[in-house]
Amino acid sequence: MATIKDVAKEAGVSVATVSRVVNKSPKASQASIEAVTKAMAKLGYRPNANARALVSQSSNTVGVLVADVSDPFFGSMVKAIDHVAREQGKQILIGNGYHDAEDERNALELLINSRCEAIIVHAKGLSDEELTAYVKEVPGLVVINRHIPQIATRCIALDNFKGAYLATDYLIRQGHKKIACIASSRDIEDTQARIEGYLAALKDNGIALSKSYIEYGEPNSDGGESAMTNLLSKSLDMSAVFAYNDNMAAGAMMVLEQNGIAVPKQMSVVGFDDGILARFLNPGLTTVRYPIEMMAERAARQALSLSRGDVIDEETAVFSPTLVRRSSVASI
Amino acid sequence: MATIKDVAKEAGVSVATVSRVVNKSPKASQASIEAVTKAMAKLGYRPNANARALVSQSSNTVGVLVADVSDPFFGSMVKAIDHVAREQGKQILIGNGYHDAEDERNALELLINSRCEAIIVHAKGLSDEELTAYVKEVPGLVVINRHIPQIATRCIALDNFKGAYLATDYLIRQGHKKIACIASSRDIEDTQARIEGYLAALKDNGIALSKSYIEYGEPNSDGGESAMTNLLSKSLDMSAVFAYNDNMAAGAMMVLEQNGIAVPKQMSVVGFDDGILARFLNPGLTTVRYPIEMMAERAARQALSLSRGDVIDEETAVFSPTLVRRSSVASI
DNA sequence: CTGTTAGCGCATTCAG
DNA sequence: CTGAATGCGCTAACAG
Repeated sequence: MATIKDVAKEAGVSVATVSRVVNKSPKASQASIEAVTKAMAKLGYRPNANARALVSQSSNTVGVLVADVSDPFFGSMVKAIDHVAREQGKQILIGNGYHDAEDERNALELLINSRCEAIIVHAKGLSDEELTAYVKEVPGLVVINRHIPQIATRCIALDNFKGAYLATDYLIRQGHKKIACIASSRDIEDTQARIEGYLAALKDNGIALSKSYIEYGEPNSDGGESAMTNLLSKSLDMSAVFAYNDNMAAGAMMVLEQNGIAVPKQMSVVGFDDGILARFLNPGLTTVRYPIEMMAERAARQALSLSRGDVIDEETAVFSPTLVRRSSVASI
Repeated sequence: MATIKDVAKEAGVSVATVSRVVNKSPKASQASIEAVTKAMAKLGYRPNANARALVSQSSNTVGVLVADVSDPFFGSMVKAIDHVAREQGKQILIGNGYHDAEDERNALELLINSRCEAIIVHAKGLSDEELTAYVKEVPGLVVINRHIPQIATRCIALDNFKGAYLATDYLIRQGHKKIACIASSRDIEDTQARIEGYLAALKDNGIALSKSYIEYGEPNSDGGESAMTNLLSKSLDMSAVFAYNDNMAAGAMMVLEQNGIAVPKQMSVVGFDDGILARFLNPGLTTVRYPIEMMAERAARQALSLSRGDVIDEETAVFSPTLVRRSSVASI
């Protein structure tokens, strides 16, 4: 592969001149520009991004750590980040952490070693302490979808409690009293916050329900299926279910349908995320909107600013979920 | 940020020794290993991946060009590639091309400039010629989801014709004769191949249908909605629809439902891709499976082999789609 | 406007 | 087993 030297020789100029035209420096004569351009084309020259990053101390990339790129939720997140990255002429480097501490650590260190200017981290496996250490080490690192009080200004999070409260309260206002909860079996703060929101809404409305109204499962459709099945098996008196996310809600709805229980007529269902599924489920899923694109964009801009050493205006970085009404809830 | 020199000084050894322990070279004494390890920890040393890539002439990354990461189809593709990349200790670099020639070119050149060892390209905007030029220039470059005869051994593609034929033929065997086709308005080979497959199945079964049975739309749910609406408006006599992909099928199903036309009782629907949606649509969508994970894995392995200069066994790289039966088709 | 030169951080000969 | 020295490809003074 041709280097800058080869181009210089071919064009009969110095490497400095080649560098100038490559970087569109104003101080380069028309003649040089032409000669160099021609030589570059002839040799198929490709400026080596690594050499460039090394000398200019800037890789022009932004790193993203997600749990799993194949999950549409993270797809949206990455896309939003890519949007602002492109805007600033930067490339994206992606790592998958699969919600596992070891994987997250490996992926994150690779991003750090690559000297990404900015890094947006979604991590649920790493401890607060470890994450805090990374945040302190890397100036352009921002944590998304997680709130760590000690480094609040470096976190972009969603108010999960509020989202769950919103959903449950809405159900109550539609006349429901016996509201089950399909929770995630994964032990992360989101799980806990959403259960608390659900419980708080119940309590604030003077509704007391036994613990059996909460059933756990993996946060995917299979988990939703099994949780719903368990709920049904317990012969609980219930008219509505609040699910941890849309996938679980979808699984629950499948079980409901298989058991001849009509949604929403006989059972109302509310999800969480407002992902791609929500629109297409039949009936359309009433759900809590997780403004991930907005959050990701904010995170990316903030991370980039931070990496430049800009001061960040300390406006709140806790986003609020909203309720999206579709057709999976009936009033009674 | 600490460099290898700093570590060497701190540990009281030479940079060569530090390099040896970082790279786990066997020729390093236990004493050195300990001293260096301690120094690295103390200074928070992070080997600079760019410097490493520069000197070792290998970036340890594999590049992926997709149309849009937020599309679950590409999410699956990227995940499969990431899987084999991790297996070989490599990182993934992602570029979005949005099916636009200019964007694809920019993204691809960034990947090339970053000296990715292997590059897997999904491009629908670039011409065969331009793509061929890239393939010839970069040894580890493989084209996915596209078949270019001149560089067949560097392409991993799906037999779109066969998929469409399969779907249409299946519909016919269920007794359908008036089968509409919801095609993509995007002018890429896939569109054409699928229409041809649909037409061929019709013809082979002695069914002649007017051109109005084919309606076009953007390859997403909105496009499916408008295409289905148009089909309905034409008052065509039809009992089944074959859609370009699952998203369009989903849009069509929504329109059908809104118009009180029951699926599959009054109208059968078949999709294409077998994406995440297919399972959750109600009724479950009968569709053509696009084995993208398998193809992506194959592409990644091949690209990596190619980059190493290994010889590739020339087994066919055209994958076959299969039919996945769910509940959106009725026999009449 | 242009060329010379000195590193950027690291891996790797080649002597010792 | 270890260290000194070289260069990967490029940018940025600096001096002409």
